[in-house]
Amino acid sequence: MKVNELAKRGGVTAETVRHYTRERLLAPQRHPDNGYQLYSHTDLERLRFIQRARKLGFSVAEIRDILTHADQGDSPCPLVRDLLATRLPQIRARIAELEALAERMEQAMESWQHMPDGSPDGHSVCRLIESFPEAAPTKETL
Amino acid sequence: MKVNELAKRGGVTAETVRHYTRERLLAPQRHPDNGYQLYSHTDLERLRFIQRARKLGFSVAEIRDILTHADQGDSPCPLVRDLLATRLPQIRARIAELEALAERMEQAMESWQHMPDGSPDGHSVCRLIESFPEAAPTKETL
DNA sequence: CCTTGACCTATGGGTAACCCATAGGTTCTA
DNA sequence: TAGAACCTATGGGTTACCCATAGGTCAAGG
Repeated sequence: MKVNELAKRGGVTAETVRHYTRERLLAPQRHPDNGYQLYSHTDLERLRFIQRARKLGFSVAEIRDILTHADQGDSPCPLVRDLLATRLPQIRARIAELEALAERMEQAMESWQHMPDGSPDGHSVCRLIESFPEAAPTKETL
Repeated sequence: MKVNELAKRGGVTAETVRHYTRERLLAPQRHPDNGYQLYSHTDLERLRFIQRARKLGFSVAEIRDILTHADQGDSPCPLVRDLLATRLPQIRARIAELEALAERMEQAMESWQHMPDGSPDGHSVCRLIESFPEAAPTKETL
């Protein structure tokens, strides 16, 4: 089948299929006459596997590693367990960061309820924002 | 002052200062002889303003808009209120997404406790991942 | 005076997972 | 047989920086 058919069956866009192909997660054959990418039923299974793995938070690069292991006959399962155990605390940390951000935003909106819109002068751009504490040296990746 | 001095005083790297300069959030003068970027005390105040705004979740592009308004004498405050009110629900949605992800990951790790590591065959890559439900057509940006 | 080291510049590439535009070849259908 | 619908590869955009490179500038010490 061609790109669009695989994409529809897998529930993704053709661009996504091309992306996975470029990243060597899928290895279609070439139609000898016109150079079209030809995907097999196995590719569809792989695509569905990729979808499941993505939904569990694996990156495309990680999934490539998993598939490579499997293609070589090695069990990717220990790798899979490791990756997930490593990623989960990172996700938790990210959630905590975003919750702290949301709290700062809510505090800001609340305290701004009773502040007027000022005009900028030489030393003030926006008193709303300037009313907030200086950034501490804590690293905060948005 | 030169890049590194401004960076140290603002608590960021020189690369970050250069980045803000390229993005026109800062507009240093040029030393006529050697072409070095020369930052003023006002630039330091702007840098500190940028830090505060970043910590409230504003993007660099949004901060540029805010600064541009202020530079033209217009009050950026209504814009600031708007941007924050728009961004907050997006952050909340992102948190909910990540919490759902974390829950899926935890469920996976738990149910995998009692599953052996299998070897891949022609139709299975990793039963751990395949034991999980097919991706529903819900859009999930990691 | 000259070297050495610390600093500055601009350019371009990398990050993650795609999306989109372009230009040009192919296949299907009326 | 023409036009629609599909395919290809290439390159640029997204976000907020970080890093490597090559080369110019400057202050201090031998």
